[in-house]
Amino acid sequence: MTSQDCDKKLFLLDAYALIFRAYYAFIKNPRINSQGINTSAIFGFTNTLFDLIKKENPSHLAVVFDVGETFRHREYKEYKANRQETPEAIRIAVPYIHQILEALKIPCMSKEGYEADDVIGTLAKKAEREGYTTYMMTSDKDYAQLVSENIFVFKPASRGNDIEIWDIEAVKDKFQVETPSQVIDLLGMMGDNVDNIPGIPGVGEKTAKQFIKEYGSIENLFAHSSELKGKMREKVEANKELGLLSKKLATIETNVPIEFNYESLTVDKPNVDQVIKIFEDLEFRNMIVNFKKTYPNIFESENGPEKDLSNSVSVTGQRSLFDTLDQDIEMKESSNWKTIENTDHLYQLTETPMAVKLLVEKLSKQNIVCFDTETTSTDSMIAELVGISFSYEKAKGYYVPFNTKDKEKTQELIEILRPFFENENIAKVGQNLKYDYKVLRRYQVEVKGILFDTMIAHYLINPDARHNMDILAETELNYKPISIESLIGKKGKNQKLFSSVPLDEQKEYAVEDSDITLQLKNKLDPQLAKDNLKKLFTEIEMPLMKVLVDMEWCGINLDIHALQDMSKELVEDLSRLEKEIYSLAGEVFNINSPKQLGDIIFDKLKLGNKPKKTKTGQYATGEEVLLKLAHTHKIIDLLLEYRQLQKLKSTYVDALPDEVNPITKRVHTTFAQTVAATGRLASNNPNLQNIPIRTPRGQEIRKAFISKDHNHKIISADYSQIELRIIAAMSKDSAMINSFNNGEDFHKATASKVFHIPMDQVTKEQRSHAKTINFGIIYGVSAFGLSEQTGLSRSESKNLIDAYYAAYPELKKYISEQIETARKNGFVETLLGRRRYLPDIHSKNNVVRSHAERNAVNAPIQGTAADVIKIAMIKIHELLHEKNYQTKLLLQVHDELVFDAPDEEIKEVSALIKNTMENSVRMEVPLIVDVGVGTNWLEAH
DNA sequence: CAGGCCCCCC
DNA sequence: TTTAGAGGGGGCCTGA
Repeated sequence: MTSQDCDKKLFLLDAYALIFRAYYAFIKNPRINSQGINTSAIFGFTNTLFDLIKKENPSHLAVVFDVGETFRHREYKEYKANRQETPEAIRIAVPYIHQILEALKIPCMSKEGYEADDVIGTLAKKAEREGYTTYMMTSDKDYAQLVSENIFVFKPASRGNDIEIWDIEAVKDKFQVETPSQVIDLLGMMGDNVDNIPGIPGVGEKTAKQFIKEYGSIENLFAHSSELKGKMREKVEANKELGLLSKKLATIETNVPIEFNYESLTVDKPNVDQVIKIFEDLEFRNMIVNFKKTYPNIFESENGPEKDLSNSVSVTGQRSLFDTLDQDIEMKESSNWKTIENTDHLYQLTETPMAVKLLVEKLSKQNIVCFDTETTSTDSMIAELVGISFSYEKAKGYYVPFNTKDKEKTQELIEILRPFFENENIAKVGQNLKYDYKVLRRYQVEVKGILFDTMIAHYLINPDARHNMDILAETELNYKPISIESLIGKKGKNQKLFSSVPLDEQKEYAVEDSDITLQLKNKLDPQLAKDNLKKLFTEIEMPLMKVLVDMEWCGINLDIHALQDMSKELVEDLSRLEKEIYSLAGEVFNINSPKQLGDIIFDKLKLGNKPKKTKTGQYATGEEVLLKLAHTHKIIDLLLEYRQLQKLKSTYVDALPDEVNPITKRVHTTFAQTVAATGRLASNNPNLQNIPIRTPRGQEIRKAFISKDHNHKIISADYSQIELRIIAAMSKDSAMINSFNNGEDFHKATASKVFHIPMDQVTKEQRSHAKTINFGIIYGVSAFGLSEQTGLSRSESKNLIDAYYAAYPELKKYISEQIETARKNGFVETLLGRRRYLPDIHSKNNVVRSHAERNAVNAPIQGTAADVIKIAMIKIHELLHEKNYQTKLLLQVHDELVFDAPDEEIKEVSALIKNTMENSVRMEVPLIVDVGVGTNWLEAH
């Protein structure tokens, strides 16, 4: 489409529809900039706008905002008192978006008392009459009203880059209706799927669609409702008013008293400087690039006439139409980062042995010193030291560089530093100390003394946040440190080694890190105390860090040959499956591509009557979806098997041998102590917390984790149902506690209670259902979720949940108390006071709030379980060391500990482990630990 | 190269 | 078309 073709086109955008859409697209992972602003909505909105401009280059366009209280808002409020209110992030976003639009010279409109949809509808009709083609972006539920000859509808992309333009035929096809008015009726009937519209309670969407098709319109349906039968008739008749109101609320006003003036909706050339300034303030760095791509003409000649553009006088005049919204909302003050040049600091280079000796002397007079190692790699098992920085006073510090090529000299300097690191009386501060600890250990230096890791401190203070030093410096100290990327480049294969950076820059960067970290410590330490997190920090997390170091350091033995054999088998099986799949599909395609796979299953083979789609518009092809289709075509089983084998091969069988350390010949995972918001650990590179166990083929993989040699065995000790026991103890539910104290099969006991039958008559199926609810309770069940899981109907599931709460009344009370606590305090706590903040608990958005409410229940349980096992780990580590056992703790998998033990220790150590784990925390419910021994992990489990 | 999708674990 | 619908994680692969 060329720009000439655009002459008579008008684009109309519903601002809030776009903003909300963008906001929700990022709801699970919102974009928060360093000023703490949730920029999801602004970002998404701007992105979509740019997409539109890139694709259509519109000459005439208006972004339409809702203003004031409109008819529909009022009506709806009466129907439902707790109307959704605007999320905070959107309130913040709106003024920014206005600024952006103003800088882009894109006209805005609004009309007091009418919704954007009404304004758009009216303008569209008027434009249509004057022969213009109109493209509308409105909230989807409303557009159908406006479908007519010259009006098109376009849909924003939710995250990707594609805007779809639907023509009338396509829209009709999607709705499977003939006339626009039918579409409106249909939409009015969509009931609780459309959160603004009540619909006809009790009449399902499909049924409603059917009725309307039969009767032609909703009014007609009500007029002839006596023809309906039974329950349906009752429901339809009982809800006549609501049904009509639904339609009224869904109807768009197309007679808004507003002038239509095509010329006034002209898009001007943007004020480049102004746009860039806003993006910079918001930290939208990529958006600036996007901006330049979106307006290629303006940026073609960088030195060209674009300077004049900013002075261009042609103002669209549309701002006057927009009158009320942004006046009372002030822009958040943009903070001024101090730059390093402005900061007075004294960072000294300490190169020679003599100078380092003097430094160590100074350091030994200190009580607290912050240090940070600079290395050649982020992998502590291979990283080589490039330098170490030290700081014990604000704005002061030292940097000891090493010559990576001269090992002897490096070791010489390290020997001089050793007394400092091994001095028990000097507390050491650092960011992510586990890393430095491990690096130094490879140089035979053992860090001693009290440790303070700022990353862990911040994790305890706000577990949901990110804990990078850069971010901490910005949020806690309002200071922007030198970025590592500015020294060694963006990560990737072209990234330089830190050792290649000029010494002076190394020094500035490295010492700044120590300097800042020390300041962070001073800031975070009192916060820990204030939030009663000191104990958790000093008695659990910091000691645990050392335990983790030993675990990672030790690594685990892997039977590479077994895996290699398995890989060969898998290759054969996969290629056999591949051939069969291709022949069944009738063509060759990439089975690993969900996109291509979806097209084959749903478009070509036409399996399943209403395929689900993912956010991006592809067909969903997840395991559950495929399982439901299993009976329809042979190909499905093959695909499922293919997927399973492919996963095992790529993630485990082929990947694990690559992770074997060439020197130790063992696999060294890394435990992340600060990523899981609940307090759990996470494992990566490789992840040894998700080694298969369910399927026979998966078990073969677990079998490849073997003991050190034939004089050693693997010991696996796992807590039995720890989370259920914890929820029993924390809720103090007497029925639950009794059940555990009596050593009953808890799931069976639950089944007996909810189905009201004696224990010995519980069937397997009933026990399994009970088990599902038991876990559901931990995660926060809904009847919907339970019915999906169990295959029971939704009402059966609901009854089951009710019966469950009746059986465990105190548990029910506990759940509501947790939610109440979260509302009142803003956070919930584990047994040991580990916090999780849940600001969304106050959200007016159902989805968001419910999520927070489930977290209010789940976080303390999952977190307490994490606390318990962490204590056990520390104690066991201590005891093993004390009694000089050679048994090593290797892995932690949330409720399981895995050890490598010499044969002669197994008996004693097994007892020690069991005993320590079971008694690490005293509760009203016994903690039970099962211990297993074997030559490999599978056998031990 | 990042994010979507999927699947592995507790 | 329009979601999501039980918590917490990590990793592979495609597609731009």
